[in-house]
Amino acid sequence: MFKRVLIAEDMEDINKGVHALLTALGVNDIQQVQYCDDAYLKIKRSQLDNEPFDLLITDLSFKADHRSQKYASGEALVEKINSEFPKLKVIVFSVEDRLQRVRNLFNKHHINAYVCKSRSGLKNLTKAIDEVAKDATFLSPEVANAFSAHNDLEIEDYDISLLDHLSNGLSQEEISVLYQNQHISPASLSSIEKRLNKLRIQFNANNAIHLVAIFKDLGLI
Amino acid sequence: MFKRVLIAEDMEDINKGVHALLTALGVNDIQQVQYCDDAYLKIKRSQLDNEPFDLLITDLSFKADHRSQKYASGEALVEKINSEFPKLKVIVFSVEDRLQRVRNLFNKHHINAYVCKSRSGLKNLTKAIDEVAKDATFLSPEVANAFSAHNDLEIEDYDISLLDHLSNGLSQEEISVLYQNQHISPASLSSIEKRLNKLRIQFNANNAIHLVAIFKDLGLI
DNA sequence: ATATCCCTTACGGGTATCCGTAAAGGATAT
DNA sequence: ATATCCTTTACGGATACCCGTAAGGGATAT
Repeated sequence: MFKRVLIAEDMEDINKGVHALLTALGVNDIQQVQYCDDAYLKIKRSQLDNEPFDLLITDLSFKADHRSQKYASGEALVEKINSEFPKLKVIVFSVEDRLQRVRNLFNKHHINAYVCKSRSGLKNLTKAIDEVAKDATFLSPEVANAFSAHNDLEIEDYDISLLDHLSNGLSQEEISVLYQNQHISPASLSSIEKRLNKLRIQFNANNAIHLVAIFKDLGLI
Repeated sequence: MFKRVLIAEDMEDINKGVHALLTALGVNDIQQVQYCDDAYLKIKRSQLDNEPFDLLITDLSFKADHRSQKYASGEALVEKINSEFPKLKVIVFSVEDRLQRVRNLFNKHHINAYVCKSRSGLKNLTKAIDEVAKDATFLSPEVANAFSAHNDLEIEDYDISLLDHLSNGLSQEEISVLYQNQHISPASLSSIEKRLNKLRIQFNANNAIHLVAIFKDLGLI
């Protein structure tokens, strides 16, 4: 089982709940922070002191307040941790249940477990800690199908950027010239129209507005 | 101070935090539920037993699970409570910080306080309980300007419905015939165009897609 | 080299949208 | 009744979007 665990979570009461859970699991060195930057500093410090943490449990969303932060979100923190301290195990504990986000966290930032905050959040967190301690990964049941196969039709970063520009008010023509300037291919108006047509079919959207709304609901943009 | 308090909140750990807070404030009869329907039933029951609750603290979002619920959200619960038990004080305790939502809760459902879950959520909840006990209202600092004056340009329900239909993939023409059938005025294509134009100017949107995206971000649809 | 395949681009016609102007209808005031 | 104001509707032109077809350009295989 883990010995030194760090909790990054900006809601004090949840902080307490996770703390109580870890105590019950027999972890005696538990530290807590309410800001991502503090999390990074504590981890850095522990490495220098040769007493590294062996588990980080972090939320994704940290409300901004007066303190300006270098790492504004749990995602940014996780990315940094993964590149600088790849051996540190990471469990993300968040209300977020959008599959694309979860996929990204595993694929890009190599987290070890993802637990949804919900009715049985603490129960799942317990399981996650067990699995991660055994070098396995864990996925909350709410997002279990994030990696199921029936999601063949891949959505590329290009599609995301396209929809993002649309949602920011650019016309398809404007996006075309933008892509030409940025040397992003395909850039022609015709190709952009084709790609949007493919996505409309894929997502059962009637038109571009509908498509943007669907992407927003899915949390893709 | 309050004697009988009901907490409706689907995350168990937050439930505990609020419970601990109320205990510290000297409330000795505290009950908790994790589903909106249970909240309604308990309140109904307490009325019949002539031992009514005098405060409800509820979340807004309850994740759906296997149990099908009559009241799916805290909003629906609050609406019902307000119409059936207008004397019961209500404090909403949620992460939601969209001003329009908060306004609606006060104006339409006459809640007594709104507290944002955040770092200092429990501190603000304490204040809210104090104020509500004194028959005053309370608004979390995060959403304090929900009722500030500089928001003159009113957004009507008509505008919301218009953007909602657009985001669901209807064309302006289709919305026009829909409104004619539903006897909603104005219904003509020209009027719909005019209204959208007004909103585009008001929200600095380049086109309808942009407008829908903005409305989604603002949580208006 | 030729063929084949896939992706990108070009173009044209139909429809939807954006935007201005003007007419029609309702309510109120004089 | 007439005038005035505001809202709703109608219409036309410019632009953007939707959709099909076809042409160009690489990459690979035969």
